[in-house]
Amino acid sequence: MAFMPELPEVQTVRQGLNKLVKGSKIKSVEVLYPKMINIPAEDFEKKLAGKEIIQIDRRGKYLLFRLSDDLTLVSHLRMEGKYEVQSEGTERPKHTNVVFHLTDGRELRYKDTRMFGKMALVKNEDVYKLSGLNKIGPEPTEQDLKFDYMKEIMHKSHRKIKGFLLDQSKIAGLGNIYCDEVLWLSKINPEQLTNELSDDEIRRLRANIIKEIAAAIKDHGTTVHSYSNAYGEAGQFQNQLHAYGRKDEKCECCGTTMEKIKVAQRGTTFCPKCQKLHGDLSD
DNA sequence: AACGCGGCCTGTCGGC
DNA sequence: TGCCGACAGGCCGCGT
Repeated sequence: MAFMPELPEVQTVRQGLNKLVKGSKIKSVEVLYPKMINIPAEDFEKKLAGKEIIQIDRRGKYLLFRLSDDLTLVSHLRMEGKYEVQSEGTERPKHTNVVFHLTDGRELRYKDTRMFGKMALVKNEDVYKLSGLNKIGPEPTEQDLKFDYMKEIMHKSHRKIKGFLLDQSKIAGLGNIYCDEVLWLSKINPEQLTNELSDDEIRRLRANIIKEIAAAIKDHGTTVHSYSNAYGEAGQFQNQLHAYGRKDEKCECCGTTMEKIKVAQRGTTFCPKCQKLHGDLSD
């Protein structure tokens, strides 16, 4: 399975980066793929030289490298973006897009097979003006994702629930994998219209989102120690997926063959028996 | 204004 | 065998 970073994976990468490069100083930067940067490559390289990496934060699926002089490097891994730290001079993998040379002789590399990832260097005060972050929804946690909020925005949305859950402006951090998982856990059909969900279904969905994301973060967290210098690899959580990637397999709940359809332009796996549309009374 | 959809990317895989 | 289209998918930007 390919590495597809959703919130738990990004959190794991963040933890790894904090262990490896928090407090390090950037000597120089090489941009090998200028398209992924929000400003001209030479400005990017010039502004980053000499900066200290104070810490790495996360918001939704975005990594926020907090730097000295009130700068933040915002990094989105998209599909397959990975970070690794190696000694300077060691062989670089194919598709290395950006190299941060550190003053201690190591280098932090960003590599991305799909070339989809994005980086933006901005002042701290401008982070939440960036496209995407300017309208990002609450984190999927007990404290931030309130039932009343969910009920209110879901009541106003007429799209299919799968599309709603993928929308980062409604709830931050869910991607295709965890959407299929929480819908299966909640026994909700991915094509059910969002405003048609009952209070009980909203309650179940909320509880499963919070529980699932927390469990995935915990699982990835436990594998962190097995990595010495690369934090882009997936953890163990793929072993706990019930819906995603299980097309044509038996539903773990009822034994029915799982089906794959397209919803909101995304591959969507679900159980046609456990996850019926409202009003579908067939077996 | 909310929402759908094409485009961005490259590696992999199935079909002929 | 080799080619080639379909597919994978997060998010931006545009059109309705």
